[in-house]
Amino acid sequence: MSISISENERRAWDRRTPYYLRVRDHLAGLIEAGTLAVDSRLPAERDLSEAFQITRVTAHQALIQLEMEGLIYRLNRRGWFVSPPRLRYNPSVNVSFTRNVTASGRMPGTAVLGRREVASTPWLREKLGAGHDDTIYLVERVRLIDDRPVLVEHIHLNAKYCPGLLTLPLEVSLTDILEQHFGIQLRRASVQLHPTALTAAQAEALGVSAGLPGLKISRAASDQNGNIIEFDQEYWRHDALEVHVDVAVDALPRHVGSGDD
Amino acid sequence: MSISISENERRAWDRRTPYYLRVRDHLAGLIEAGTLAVDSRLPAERDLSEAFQITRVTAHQALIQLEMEGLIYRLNRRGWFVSPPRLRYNPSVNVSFTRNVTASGRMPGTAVLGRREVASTPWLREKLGAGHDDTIYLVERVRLIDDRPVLVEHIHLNAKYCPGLLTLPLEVSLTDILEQHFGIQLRRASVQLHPTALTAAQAEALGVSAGLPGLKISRAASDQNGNIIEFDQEYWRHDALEVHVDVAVDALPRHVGSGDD
DNA sequence: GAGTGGTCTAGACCACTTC
DNA sequence: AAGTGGTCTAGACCACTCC
Repeated sequence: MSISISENERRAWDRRTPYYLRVRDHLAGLIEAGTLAVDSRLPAERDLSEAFQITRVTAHQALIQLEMEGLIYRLNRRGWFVSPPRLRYNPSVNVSFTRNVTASGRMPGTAVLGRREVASTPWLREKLGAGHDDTIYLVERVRLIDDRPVLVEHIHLNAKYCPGLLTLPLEVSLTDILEQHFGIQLRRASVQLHPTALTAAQAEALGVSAGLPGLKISRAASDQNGNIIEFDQEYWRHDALEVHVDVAVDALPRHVGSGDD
Repeated sequence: MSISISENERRAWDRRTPYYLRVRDHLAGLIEAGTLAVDSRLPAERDLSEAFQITRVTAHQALIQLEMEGLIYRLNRRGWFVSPPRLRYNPSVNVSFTRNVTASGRMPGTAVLGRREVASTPWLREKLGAGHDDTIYLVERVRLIDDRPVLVEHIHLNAKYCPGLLTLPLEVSLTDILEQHFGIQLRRASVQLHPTALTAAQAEALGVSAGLPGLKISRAASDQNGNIIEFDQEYWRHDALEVHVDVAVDALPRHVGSGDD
């Protein structure tokens, strides 16, 4: 793999620009120009360090930077690759991951990691609005786009509303299962999200190394009767999605002149 | 600063646990236990490397890890500090940053970086639903919580609906200004967000180093007449907020048995 | 077996902050 | 002047993947 640095780039680099940012800029340029296609491999760290006359540590730092920006991803000890575009995700429309991915012209996948009954905790009972004696199901799955794992999810369900669910095939639509077997239609959801770092367990499920940036999305969904059916915790690759949501701004009483925005 | 590693910790560490994760675990424990209070400084990198018998590079890597998890933040060449809790932010309720921060028992702040008319671009006209001849205002501000910058925002407004806005004091509530001076009530918003890395300019405005993780939030807000008034782009510190939103799930026609969720 | 990234050492100089 | 993080060098060994 040959790497060439253009004169334009050399001129753009301030003498005080850290080397790792120069490498970053060079690679970002190749990616934006399409010279490096989606999912194609970047030059090896040792090649980059030779081309830029820097050490591998510095080349590695440049790649970390690009990873944080969501431009590239890595496959453990196989190399660095150009990230595909983000999936648009609207929690009030895209109840179905699979349908959303398909509509984007890409290939969805699901792997079930586990299914079992779990002991309820005060925290879990509060999230599900469940009683002390309610049975709680837990379904753990990984979702993929074009064979690349993008999120791991832990779905807690109140067994009261879907008895026997764990015996059904869970590689398919949970929403469909709830509707067809139990007459449940999800109507409202309370969604929370924040940036985080992936733990070792989550990273392993996604086939990446621990500590990478991620986005945690929690969602409590209730049905047409106002019962909370499921509480879902999703850990997304930070570079895999773009959240869209339309909201009505509540017309709250305002203290005129309270001096803020 | 003395650093001591407990026997429990030593036992918990697998022989193959990387050193930088051991340091991470140790510090995370101190933070969660409250031994290290919010906004207090961590031991210097050189002290950590001595205490753990590792090099500074490895100690630095542990701190980077904690930063990505949102547990700590850094002040340029001054040290590493324990992060305060995240601000809860609900785009359909918290139209006011200041009011939201105040309600959380913390102190909000605003600094105006710039205010000017800007040339419209096709992209901007589309976002604002504006015509070729519409004048566009740009307001750039930094918002602070307890004197710590947490976001930088670029607000584009269609001057047609708020002529002369730039001559008003902009350190206060834009929402209030729109309502009191122009009779505008924001009623709907279209919100997009995704994890990103902060650019050099954004990082400088937030007083942090470039390339740190961040969350980009874009919002187009329209008034009681359905006119798009403003298009806002916010770049948040990734550790500063937690987004909450309640959504109604659209009852879309479903293809029964289409095999997804 | 060759190639790749994962991790680490033992230093170094620099820019900036604090005193 | 002393202390801090920011960046970098020139190596090294390891675990894993690919062929």
